Amino acid sequence: MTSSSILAGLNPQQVEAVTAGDGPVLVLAGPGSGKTRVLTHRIAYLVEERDIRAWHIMAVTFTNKAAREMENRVVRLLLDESGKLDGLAIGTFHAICARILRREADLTTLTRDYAIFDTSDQLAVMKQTLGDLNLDVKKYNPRGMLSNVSSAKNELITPEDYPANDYRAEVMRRVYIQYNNLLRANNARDFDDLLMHTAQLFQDHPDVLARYQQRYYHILVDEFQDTNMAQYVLVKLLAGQRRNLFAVGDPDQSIYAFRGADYRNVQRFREDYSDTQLILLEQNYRSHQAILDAATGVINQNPGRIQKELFSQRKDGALLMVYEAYNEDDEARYVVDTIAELVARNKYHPGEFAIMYRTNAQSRAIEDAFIRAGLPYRLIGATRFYARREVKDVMAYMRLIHNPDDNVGLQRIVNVPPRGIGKKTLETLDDWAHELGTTPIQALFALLDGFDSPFSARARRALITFAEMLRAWQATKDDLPPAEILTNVLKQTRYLDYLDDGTPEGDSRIENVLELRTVAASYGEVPLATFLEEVSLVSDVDTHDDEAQAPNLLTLHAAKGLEFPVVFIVGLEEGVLPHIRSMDDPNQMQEERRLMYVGLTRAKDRVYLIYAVRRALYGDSRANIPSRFLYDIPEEVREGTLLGKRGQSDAAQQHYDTMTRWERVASGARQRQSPREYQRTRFKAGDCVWHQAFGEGVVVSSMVRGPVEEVDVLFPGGGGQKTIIADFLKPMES
DNA sequence: GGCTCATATTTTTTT
DNA sequence: AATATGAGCC
Repeated sequence: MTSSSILAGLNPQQVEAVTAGDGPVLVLAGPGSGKTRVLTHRIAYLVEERDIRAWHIMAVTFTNKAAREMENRVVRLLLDESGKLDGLAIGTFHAICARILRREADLTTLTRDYAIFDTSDQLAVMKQTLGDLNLDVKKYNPRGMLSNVSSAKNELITPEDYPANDYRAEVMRRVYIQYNNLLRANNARDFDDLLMHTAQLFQDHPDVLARYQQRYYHILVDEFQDTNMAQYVLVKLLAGQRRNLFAVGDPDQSIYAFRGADYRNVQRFREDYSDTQLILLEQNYRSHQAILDAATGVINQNPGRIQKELFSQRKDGALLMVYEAYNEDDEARYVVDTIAELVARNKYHPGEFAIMYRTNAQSRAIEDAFIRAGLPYRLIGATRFYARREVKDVMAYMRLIHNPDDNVGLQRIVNVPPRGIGKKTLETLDDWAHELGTTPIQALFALLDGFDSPFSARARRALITFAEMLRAWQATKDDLPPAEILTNVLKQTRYLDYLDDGTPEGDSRIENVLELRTVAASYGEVPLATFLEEVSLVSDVDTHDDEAQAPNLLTLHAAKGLEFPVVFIVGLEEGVLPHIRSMDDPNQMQEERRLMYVGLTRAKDRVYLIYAVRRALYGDSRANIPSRFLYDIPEEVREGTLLGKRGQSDAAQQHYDTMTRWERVASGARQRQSPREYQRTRFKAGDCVWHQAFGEGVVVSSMVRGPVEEVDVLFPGGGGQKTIIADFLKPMES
């Protein structure tokens, strides 16, 4: 292998970046310029040409998925010599920090078995904090307090340093302190702690830092514009005297300020490392010129930025289509019909479409339209799998087995399924644990050991039953793989029976728990700690495979780093995009604009921009005006129905009619020639159906055969199993 | 202690 | 619209 094969297919600027010498390097680049590619090739180059062992390289990505993909690509670049990648540290900041904290647990205040608390756990802790401090939850919104604590941690501000200038700030400080105390009592960290504690560990223990500095010769960071202060400090500490820092980013794509990200880190980098090699990549290899002109029109309205000239060789593309929908249902129908038509005409595969929106709530109308059309779709994000109640419950059991200090987890499941341990009993348990000077969980075990306790006989029996189960599971935690522990929990708590309430929601909850068990089984025989840690740090985007051949529904945030041939951006209305909560803050408005910019630049070939004249929000429907971003797109590159600025929509009904024609065209085309994988059966196994002659039946299986759907149905009343054409069956409520 | 019904509150985005 | 919380009753 020579450098020529690693550098093959790269343009001169990209080669310059990949082969840059030691020292700080900052690659600033527009969308679609191959930023991530440069990072990938750089890793391969370091290993292959500079003889750096992968062991000495750390690469930080924004998501776990990006990490996995990058690793695969590096392996491919190095051909069959993948053994060369042993020890490469690649992952998100959070994952890397979690690992470091576990390894160096002796030097921190928590054990290596610490739990990672997610947003809902944090909320529970914060509510308890406010309760402990006798603060009125009405006056001090827990979420707001949480976000203050989070920003402090992202800025590496300790409670001691927290400015207490006025009364509110003083209260805030006390909240911050107590919240941290509670986390520690639970042997837990929140997401922000992972970064902050690692930074503190390095600052307090120069010898430990030196060890990591000696190990990592090269630090590479992707999506650098979305790093926060804590992450920046970490990077600087790790780079140390060697200063082999390679950061790649685009300030115009900074969309995570709400999470503490600060694109000014780009500026900081250049100031802190005055000898930075600055490399710009301006050529776009993704979109055609009309899309880039549109994106430029939008982003140029942001003040104080370095203007980039986005250019592409592709001059052939279609104009951006603007569509005025009547309401969100019309919007959704337009999207689905357009997709159906493009697929039917063999222009694109279903998987090549993306529908992007500002808020997750907007996905519902789109989903409905897909379901009504009988077409599959792929939803990315939304109610995250690991945030679902049933999944959290089961995970709480697992956490409890692993970390006996996890009081938040205990509170969650001690009475789920109901086992007679109510509010009163829990209060008594808390008080009693306090008296014994221990945690509620240890107190439970004390009960097993026959300690005198203040419980009624009934409560005592319930608690003991629970404690016995817990202790038995804990005894197996080092011997059984996670999946088996999980199975035992399900069996002994009869958790699935508890979920099975006969409703479809109950069924889907059961499915989710079984899915969780499948996930656990896929980890094989790893320690429980590994399983819990990885599961805490994956996002939904990570768990989606790319094989599903269906249009993708996702938020604009989730779209970062992805690309699609055809992109729909829906809900382009004032108050939706830009979001109403950003309207009175210029900084937030700029971020909304960047969000729009990110959305537009995901598209390779075609962009559809849709706004609705009316939209249902919180139940009632209200009139909206088109987004200001639409008017920032130059007229030469867009077509369709955009009203004059501030114009009133009397044309809505007319477009509604236009849509109906569209619908006819599209659905006709769909029946004749839509590709096979894009057909979905109307009925699936388990559905209850009704037939005129045979009466009530249950679907055994169903498949599309030529122009019709053939359904195998079992009729308990009349004559066993029969094969029926779908048109002759009516769905029934089960 | 647990369940049901009424009321309040929510939604911006996510590691 | 959909969920979370709280009061009141069994």
